[in-house]
Amino acid sequence: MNTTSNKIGHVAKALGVSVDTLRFYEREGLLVPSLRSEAGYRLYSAQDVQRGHFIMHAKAVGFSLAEIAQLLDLEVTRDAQTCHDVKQVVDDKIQEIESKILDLRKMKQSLKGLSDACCGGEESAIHCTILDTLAERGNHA
Amino acid sequence: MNTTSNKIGHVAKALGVSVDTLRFYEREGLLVPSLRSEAGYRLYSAQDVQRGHFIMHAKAVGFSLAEIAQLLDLEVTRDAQTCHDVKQVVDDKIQEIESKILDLRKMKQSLKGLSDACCGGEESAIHCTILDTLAERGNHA
DNA sequence: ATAAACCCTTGAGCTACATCAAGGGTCAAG
DNA sequence: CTTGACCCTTGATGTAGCTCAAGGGTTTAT
Repeated sequence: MNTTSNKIGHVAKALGVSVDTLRFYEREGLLVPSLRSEAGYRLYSAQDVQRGHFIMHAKAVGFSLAEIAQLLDLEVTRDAQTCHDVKQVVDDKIQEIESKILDLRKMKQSLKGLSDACCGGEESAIHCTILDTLAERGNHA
Repeated sequence: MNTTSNKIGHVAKALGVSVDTLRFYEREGLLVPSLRSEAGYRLYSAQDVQRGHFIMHAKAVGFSLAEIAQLLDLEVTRDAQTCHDVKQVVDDKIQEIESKILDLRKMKQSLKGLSDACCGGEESAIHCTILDTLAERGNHA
């Protein structure tokens, strides 16, 4: 048993996903364990697990698996592109992220305005300020 | 032709989605035009369009249609819940949003580190710093 | 040495979110 | 008064991202 290798169940737990999901990611070429045991068990290296963490992070912030693959593939396809191309991909992602952050901030402000105006008490919501505000503003963002 | 009403094609363009999508949202109860013309055409009021914008915004930042419906439904189910309940839903969403923003910021920092280290030139990416950095760090976030 | 807890593969099924196709009305311009 | 751009409905299909079931090996603890 290689001390630097982890079986699928262990990795799944570490990443907070199911083993099915990991096998699915392998089929998709997103996270292919770098080793197999004699018996054919998937063995994930520490690097594989790192890659897994990257994937989970990217997923959590709304990147599709295809987009994540695009980022991860940069490494593989290195000599097929120029530095400029590579930097472009990364910079585009940064732009995307920034615009997502802006959207979230707007959204948060909007919700915060609602929350702050509400008493939060135990009475029926018939006169709830949040609901009144939503109605009045036509549910806008 | 009511000056305050818009037909589906117009609204679709304004929201940046297809008419099919709008009809789908109607089936899902997410955005039901408040009027129909004699001929059965959907007529969206300014308020409907506002609601549409809210939906698009929420979608853009990663809320599912079900979650969006939950927010929008607050208005409808008012007397079924207390102020506290209502405020809770909103505050939960705010929490979610904040954690998404944090994730995005981490992601952005990580990518920015990569981008800043790259020359961005026209040479082959074989020696690209971004790729080197990715490899070295095991593609982490 | 056997049962529980793992692991494997193949392939079907599921949810969310659309998207398209068929067949057919409506309306404004020329 | 017809042509082209709209609109309608019903219902099938598609894509992403899993999830499960069947049938069967492997490892480990007792």
